[in-house]
Amino acid sequence: MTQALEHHDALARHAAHEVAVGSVPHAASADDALFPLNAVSTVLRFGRNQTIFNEGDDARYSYKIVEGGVRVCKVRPDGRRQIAEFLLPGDLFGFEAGEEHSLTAEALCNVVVMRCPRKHVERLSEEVPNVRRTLMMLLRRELSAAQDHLVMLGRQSARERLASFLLQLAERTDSDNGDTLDLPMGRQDIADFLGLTIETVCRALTELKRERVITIPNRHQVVIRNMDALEAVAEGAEV
Amino acid sequence: MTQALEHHDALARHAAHEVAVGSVPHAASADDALFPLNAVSTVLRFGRNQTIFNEGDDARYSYKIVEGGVRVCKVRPDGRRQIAEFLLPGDLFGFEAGEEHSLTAEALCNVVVMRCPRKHVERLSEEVPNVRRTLMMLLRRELSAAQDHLVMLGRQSARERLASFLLQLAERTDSDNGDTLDLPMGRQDIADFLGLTIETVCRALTELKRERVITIPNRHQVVIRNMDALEAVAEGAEV
DNA sequence: CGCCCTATTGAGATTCATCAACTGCGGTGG
DNA sequence: CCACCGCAGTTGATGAATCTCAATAGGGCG
Repeated sequence: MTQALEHHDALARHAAHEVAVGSVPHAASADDALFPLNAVSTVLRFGRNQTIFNEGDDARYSYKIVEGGVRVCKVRPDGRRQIAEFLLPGDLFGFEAGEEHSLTAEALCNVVVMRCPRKHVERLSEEVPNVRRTLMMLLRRELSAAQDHLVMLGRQSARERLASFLLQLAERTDSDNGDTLDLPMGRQDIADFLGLTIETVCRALTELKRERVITIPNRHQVVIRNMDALEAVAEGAEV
Repeated sequence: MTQALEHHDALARHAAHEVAVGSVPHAASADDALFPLNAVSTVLRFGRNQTIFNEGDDARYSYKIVEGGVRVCKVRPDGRRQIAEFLLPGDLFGFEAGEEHSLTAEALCNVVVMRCPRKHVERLSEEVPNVRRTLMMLLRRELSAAQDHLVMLGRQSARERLASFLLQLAERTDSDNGDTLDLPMGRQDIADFLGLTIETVCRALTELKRERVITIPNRHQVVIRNMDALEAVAEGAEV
């Protein structure tokens, strides 16, 4: 099965389960405090490239990813796109909004999310100090991630950005797979995250492969063969 | 009065005054709710390039700028620097931190700040719903600004970045001066904010000057002569 | 079985960085 | 008061990194 299909099948298979037990795999620590929201949440599915919400939309809901992946991005009038973040199972999004969403959210592949009305979030936040703290923490993490992203875009080379990206992904991923990373996103998505062109992403990947730092079993997986080398590349080691 | 001399001297001269009256010129709307903090704040002065706090420091205080300017940035082990934000009079910073500051804050020029212990911020935040909302809003704004910055670094050319930067400054500045912008930061700071080199910043400035979009009376001021053209450049108009 | 979409590879153009020289202002000392 | 000094900024020449345009390859689905 193909990626799209595989991804989705995995989804389909696990989704019911996850939802049933009401827990999430790479549980964010945020989950515990926000658990009561599950009771007022709806499970929704989106297909590849489907829009979950647009920049400027009323922020009526917040979301948690159960299975699959989502990109949140800005698109300029002329079509140039910058992805701010990739969201994976367990991640929350749409909690940080004010009146309107400041970003567009789209499905990277088939996705299962839990959607919860923001008024519930807000009420819970008013009533339960611990929820407040959790939401604050969530926001702080987003901000901190954005700051790291700024350094990447402003001051790292293409090679370094790609290495950093893979390492980031590795940190967020279950260690179950050894050092195999699943990439729910396409090359163009990676390019739009890293502020590069798709060709440059390909070339950087090929280069790392040639140097035996990674292998690429298929277009939706990357295996890290030499973690130290990859870290060295991310930190700017010459050649 | 003039500017560079102006900048520092103006600072020195005005600082006492501002502090004395205990009010801030371009008051952020956030100020009202947080006003009680002024009572527990200390006035501090920092000289050009002095560090206010470092990334990783315990976040014991939050700050408000009274006069001058501050940069908050990340510095990589090899010295590459990315400025996340410039802070101007009225701006708050150090409110967004968790246990530690995630960024380094340094004075752009002589600066006067009010410093307030975070435990007071936190207590007030627990007790007064309006303060909570204000702090949330502050965080959301920072996040949104960071997201816009990401688009700039990832998807705009040098020219476009510089134009966007000037427009950003123009929006934040009192309209008192007409279209004259004060730049408390040096060229290298601008470069580190835009993810460029100092030379590229200079060249882009010179180019805009040659095209009569701006004038540069001195190194700490820029006058916008043709706002429409500047906006067009920022949006990516061809040459 | 073949088409379509995505990814990869190649060649050339462009932008930006680097290295280097020079300028000008503001401060300092004679 | 003038001359010099030093830093910050500007300009120029060159090269490297990345983008653009174009052709090719591969895999999954109809």
